[in-house]
Amino acid sequence: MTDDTRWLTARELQAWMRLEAVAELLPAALDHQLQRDADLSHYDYLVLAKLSEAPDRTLRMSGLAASTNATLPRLSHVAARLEARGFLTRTRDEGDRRATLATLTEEGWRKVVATAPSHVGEVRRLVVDRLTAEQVEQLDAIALAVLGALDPENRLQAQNPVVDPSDACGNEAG
Amino acid sequence: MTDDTRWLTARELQAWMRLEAVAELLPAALDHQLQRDADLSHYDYLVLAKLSEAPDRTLRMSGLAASTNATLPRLSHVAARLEARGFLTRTRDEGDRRATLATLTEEGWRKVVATAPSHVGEVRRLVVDRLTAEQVEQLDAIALAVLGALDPENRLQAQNPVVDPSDACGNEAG
DNA sequence: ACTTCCAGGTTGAAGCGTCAACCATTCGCT
DNA sequence: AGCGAATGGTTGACGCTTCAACCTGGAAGT
Repeated sequence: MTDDTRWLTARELQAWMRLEAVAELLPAALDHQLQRDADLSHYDYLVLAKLSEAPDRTLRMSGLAASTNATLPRLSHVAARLEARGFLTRTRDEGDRRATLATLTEEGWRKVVATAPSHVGEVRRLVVDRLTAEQVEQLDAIALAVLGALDPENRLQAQNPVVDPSDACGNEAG
Repeated sequence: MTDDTRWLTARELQAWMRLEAVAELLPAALDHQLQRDADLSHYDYLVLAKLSEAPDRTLRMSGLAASTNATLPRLSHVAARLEARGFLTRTRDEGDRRATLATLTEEGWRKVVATAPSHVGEVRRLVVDRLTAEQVEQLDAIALAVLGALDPENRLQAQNPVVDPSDACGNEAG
């Protein structure tokens, strides 16, 4: 068995192992902070946050799944739990009756507003504040390049502008 | 409630959301490839790979857990499955009889050697080959900075040199 | 030696994600 | 109209990770 594999160079290997470590530890760290401070998983928070930015705080399940980088079954389970906790409601879309619309409740909105500051603080502490402005841009470019391979069809996220939840009390982001 | 939260700037937010997406999608992509081609999870492979690089292909469970960025219970469960499949064996350490030593079997070694090429190929396809040499170094520095926050005590990985499994057939990496 | 504490590991229950199967609705074609 | 395929979503079973509880063996103090 001849070996024509292109092995990684020492530098590539080191960078790769560190990325591997980050990809392993970062989600766990975010989960921990949110679980402790808000009884929410990182993904739960993402779902609520995306809804909070959407027009009428409403999104189709399929769109919400795409913009949170998740499969539909996963979102369906998560939405069921969040609905049971009163953070969102699901209704049939009367325009296309196959579709389900998820809407953030008032309580869900309050939850996001209350949770966002500590979450942003954690993101700063773990990532953003440890990098120079230049490194932030490098990271952006690198992540974009990798996403090109991970998400070839570009179904996922990337585009939507984001609202600052600090101007709380009833804005609509429309 | 006054708001003194330091929100992310637009550039920071974009870079963060992309990193978030990568951290979400990359592990799943690696799991898929390895599951399909070798019936191994990414973490299973990591465990076997680390053992394959160790002196005598043997490591203490606690050291193995640290070098794979995992908790001990997680490794314990994984090791039980891998042992049941014949890829490694666990024995008491006669030096410190609290400790357990995990040793890669000959079959486990063959598994790693057989699996490594396609895995490296996937790592190249998804990450390394999509970046310039400069970006690889940038990624290395960025990941190192973030790991400083994720792993303050530096218990984890980072140091060990790595052996190229292509020179297979019984080297000891010692 | 005896007690106390800590390190190393394992186990079982609980929670979450994945996959395959399934139902409902709409679209495309004739 | 009417049939078949594709889209949107939910459900249940299974596998993996986490957490807390537990057990054993070594270290430190007396």
